[in-house]
Amino acid sequence: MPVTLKEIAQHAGVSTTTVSFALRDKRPSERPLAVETVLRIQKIAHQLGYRPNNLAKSLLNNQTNTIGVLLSNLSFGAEELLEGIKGVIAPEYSSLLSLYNSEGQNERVRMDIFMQQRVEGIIAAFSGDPASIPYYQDLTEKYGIPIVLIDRGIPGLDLPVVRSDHLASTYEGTRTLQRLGHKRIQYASVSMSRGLESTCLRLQGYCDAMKDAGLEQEIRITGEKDFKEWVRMDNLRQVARSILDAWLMEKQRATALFVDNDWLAYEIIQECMISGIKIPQDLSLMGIGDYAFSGFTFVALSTVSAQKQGPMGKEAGELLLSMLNGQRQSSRNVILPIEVKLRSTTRSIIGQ
Amino acid sequence: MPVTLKEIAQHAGVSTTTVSFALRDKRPSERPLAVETVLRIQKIAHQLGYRPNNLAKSLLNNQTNTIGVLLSNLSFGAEELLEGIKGVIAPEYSSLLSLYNSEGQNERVRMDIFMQQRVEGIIAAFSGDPASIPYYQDLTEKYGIPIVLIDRGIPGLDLPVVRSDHLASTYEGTRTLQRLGHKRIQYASVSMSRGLESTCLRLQGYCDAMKDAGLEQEIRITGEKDFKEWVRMDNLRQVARSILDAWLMEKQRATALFVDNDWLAYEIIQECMISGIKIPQDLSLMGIGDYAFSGFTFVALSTVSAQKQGPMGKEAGELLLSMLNGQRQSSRNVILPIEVKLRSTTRSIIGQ
DNA sequence: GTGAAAGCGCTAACAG
DNA sequence: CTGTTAGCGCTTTCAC
Repeated sequence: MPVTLKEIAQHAGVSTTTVSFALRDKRPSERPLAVETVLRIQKIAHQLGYRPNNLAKSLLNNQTNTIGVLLSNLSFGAEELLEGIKGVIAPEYSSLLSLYNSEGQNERVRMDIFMQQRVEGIIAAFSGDPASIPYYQDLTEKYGIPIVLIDRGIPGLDLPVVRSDHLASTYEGTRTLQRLGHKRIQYASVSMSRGLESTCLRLQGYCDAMKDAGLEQEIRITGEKDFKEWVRMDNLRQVARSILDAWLMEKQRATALFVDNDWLAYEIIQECMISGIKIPQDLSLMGIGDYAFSGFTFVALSTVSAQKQGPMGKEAGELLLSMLNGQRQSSRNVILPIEVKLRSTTRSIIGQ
Repeated sequence: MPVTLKEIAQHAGVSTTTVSFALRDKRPSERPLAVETVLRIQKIAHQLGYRPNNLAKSLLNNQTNTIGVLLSNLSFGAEELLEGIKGVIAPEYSSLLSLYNSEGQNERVRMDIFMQQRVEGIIAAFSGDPASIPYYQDLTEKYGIPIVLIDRGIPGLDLPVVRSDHLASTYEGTRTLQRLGHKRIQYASVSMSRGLESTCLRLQGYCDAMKDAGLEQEIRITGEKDFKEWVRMDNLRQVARSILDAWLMEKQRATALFVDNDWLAYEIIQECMISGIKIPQDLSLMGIGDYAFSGFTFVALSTVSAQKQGPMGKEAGELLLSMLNGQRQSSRNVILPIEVKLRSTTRSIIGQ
């Protein structure tokens, strides 16, 4: 049974009020306390192993000092993201992480739990499930709880978003490939079914770049399954296989392949090895994300570094904090810059 | 301002008690309610957008239905671990994740927060910092809160541990290499400074296997820095470099290298490419962990699959649950089996 | 300097 | 079938 203020009060022969003030040290209404009393109380509290009960505190002043972080999974630099968030919200707030495992249904359940736990704000990565939209809307409109979105916006809702510059990522990536002399550049993406904003923007960036260069677009979108599906590795492998099979069948093959994310690129590399396709001799490959593995010498994937999760978390945390403090600048979005990283899976074909 | 039972009661013209029971449906002391009333109350509650305040509930019956999960980082299959845990504790309990970023100091802060949040049990990965030990001890002895340890025990404390069979992992790994004809097998490990149980067991397994075969042990332990340090990639790279440099200097080089974990193995592969060392022709390499990348064709790392995080989480969750339900089988440890996976970084040298 | 008392939102006796 | 009341652990007026 945990130690309470009352018990300490009894031991010390004072009232709970005194204990309460003594233990918090700071005195809101400048409550004067005898130093001697304070010391004695603190000593007793320590001996008894007192831990303040946050529940009671929260119930009283109706603030939990907790924010909810809702992610679909832990795959892509979630740790950096959380660190970024924690860095700016601590020590005033602490964060509560919840995952919905890429399933829209869980997304709603999780948010419900957040509400019950009385989080004061939410940083969330929208699943893309249209059915979840009303829930986000309720949260913000009905309950007035501040929400900051990570990586992608929600169609129809004017919520602040912190994301990397998806449009620029594919635009710049494509331009870079063009500068290397590539004219036939194929863009391959997974799962558009839910119309994720990020996916759309990326596609758009590619299209823009090709249009601007007067080149023909070659787009291959695979995996109409939901997110849950494509994130599974064996499935991703299948996607890679089908992309490659289609490429092999073409009479006039693309010289460069630009894929949605680095994981898919890894699978492509893998399948290429199996099929005897040489990268970058036969095919230049570029990914998006610059995940931990891409930098290894034996991978050396050319990619667009797009998801600096640390800074993203920091920005999101700051935005949320400002909203919690009343500055309802609800539609101030933050777009983080991207960077094209040329490594060894792309080559120049100028003059060939 | 959130909707309370009282408000609903006023709207419905009944008492809060009635509302409370009506909204929960189940009636502990078989409280009979007019169906009509119940329906009306539920409707009003829904219209008003009522969310139960878990804080109040928890404060009342002194149970939060929350368990704390304390990890050092999110690197190695944390998602599977959490899923495993959630799978068995839900829906009765929900989990609160906290990270201490490999710093013992944070470990204690995190645990303190857990206490304040009144978690009912804790699943933790001990950092190895000796200074944290008394805190674990307090938690379990003074506060009587059930703790299940992940992956490694705490010296001197009799807490239940769920971990993979570290001893067998290196023993079997080494035996396998021996069966491939290797006589000179070097074992390289990082950071023994804190004397992590897992690290010790692994070393032991290797030593046992070499002794049993009558072979000479070759051990290289690098990175006397704390855990925080070696987990950083550039540092791991340095470790790999130093291991390789030392290997190159030997007059009689080991034919096989067995390293502590797959990430280090990746770095070794990388450094070997840079140095022109051919794997497995010049050197057979085996890791531990079977992380996501190890299975890729272009990596194809031979390794000991040792950390099935999913099952580990499941076991830990079940153990904790049984402890929460009063069965204080405090020292019932769970050891999960390992499996040697031979891929392409090892080769047989029998008859050479 | 210190204490008594009210109340945060909710549940569970105990009465009607 | 429903209401009154007390109280979970804590903070905060207000009074002494």
